[in-house]
Amino acid sequence: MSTASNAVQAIVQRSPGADEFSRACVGFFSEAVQLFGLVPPSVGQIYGLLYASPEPLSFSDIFEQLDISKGSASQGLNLLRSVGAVYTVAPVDANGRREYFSPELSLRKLLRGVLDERVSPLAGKSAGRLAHLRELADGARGRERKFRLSRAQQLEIWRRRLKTVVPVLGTLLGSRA
Amino acid sequence: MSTASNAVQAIVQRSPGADEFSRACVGFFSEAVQLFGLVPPSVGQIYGLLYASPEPLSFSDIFEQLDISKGSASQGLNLLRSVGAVYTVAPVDANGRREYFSPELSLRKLLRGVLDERVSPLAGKSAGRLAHLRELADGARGRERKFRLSRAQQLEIWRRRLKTVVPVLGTLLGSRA
DNA sequence: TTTTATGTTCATTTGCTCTTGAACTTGTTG
DNA sequence: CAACAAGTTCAAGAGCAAATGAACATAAAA
Repeated sequence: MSTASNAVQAIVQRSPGADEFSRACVGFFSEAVQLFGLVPPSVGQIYGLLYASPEPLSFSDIFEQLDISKGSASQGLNLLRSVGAVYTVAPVDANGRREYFSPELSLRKLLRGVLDERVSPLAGKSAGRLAHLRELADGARGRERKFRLSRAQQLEIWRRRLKTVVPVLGTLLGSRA
Repeated sequence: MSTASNAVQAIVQRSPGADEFSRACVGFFSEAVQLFGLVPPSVGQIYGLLYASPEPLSFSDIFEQLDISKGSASQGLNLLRSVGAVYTVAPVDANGRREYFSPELSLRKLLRGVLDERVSPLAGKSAGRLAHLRELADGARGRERKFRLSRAQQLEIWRRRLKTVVPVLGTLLGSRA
């Protein structure tokens, strides 16, 4: 069984250094995601493995080649899918109920997914906190009140600027550059 | 002793809710830095406390009011200074060798500091890794070589775009917006 | 110089996130 | 249907970064 796995191993065998290349990609993306800290390293590894493969890979390809647990692979793939960083090909295969996975290659889509699913929710929360801060500031009197309101207002300005910039980012990184 | 501490406590006493306001700022910045994951939460707390204070605070003000260890306070302040997020006022006071700290309020400077000190170094490292990837790609032959080179090249394009965008960020978030 | 106040360093501990692995669900084959 | 294969869930453990605190520096006061 395990046709996909066999197919991949065949490729690995007929193209020398394929595993080094894969390993390099896996390491690269593993570290890359760690820098941002929004997702666990194993998620980066999975994406890296898919990125290095000319063909889509199956679930078992992934956890076998990366030597991680099925649990990690499952969770990691779900996360990647939820963010649109990975899509599935051939929903159901001839044998078993296997799906095959490919990496999203559009930087714009990758960023969009991460921003929408991970960053935006937090942005909403921060809006609430800033409102609370403003209330607290408003509770004071005199010089102190003035000072606190100015600080609270500045934070809101920062937030607005960041909010404005995020969509621009998407455009800048999109296609042309 | 501890004039600064007394001064601050006096302020706290004569302006009701000052500690709530401070706590809110401390919490806000603590979480904010956690989102990016580049610096420990205690660093955010310190910045938050300074941000909430109308007057500069001393070293002992900081670790006492935040109820963190001297070690954390020392390391956190050094980090903040190295990034330009905090500056010192009145290098040496009348009593002891106390320094007082104030927060940098310019968003542009804050971002510049973090980008220069924390992000740029990593960018250099990634350039090296991508070069290595390209070599590995070059080692293959035929279709496989072509595939790998295309992937390696795309990563370099991404990197270049990101590198281009970072300075733009500084401008967009700087003063006007 | 001795003592006291202020700040730093770093080995240890704490706390938290990621990973694991085994039990469970769901679907497939004989 | 039974037996198996594929994938998910989640409690428990491992690994790691952050915080601690005590020993160590350094400078002012006595």
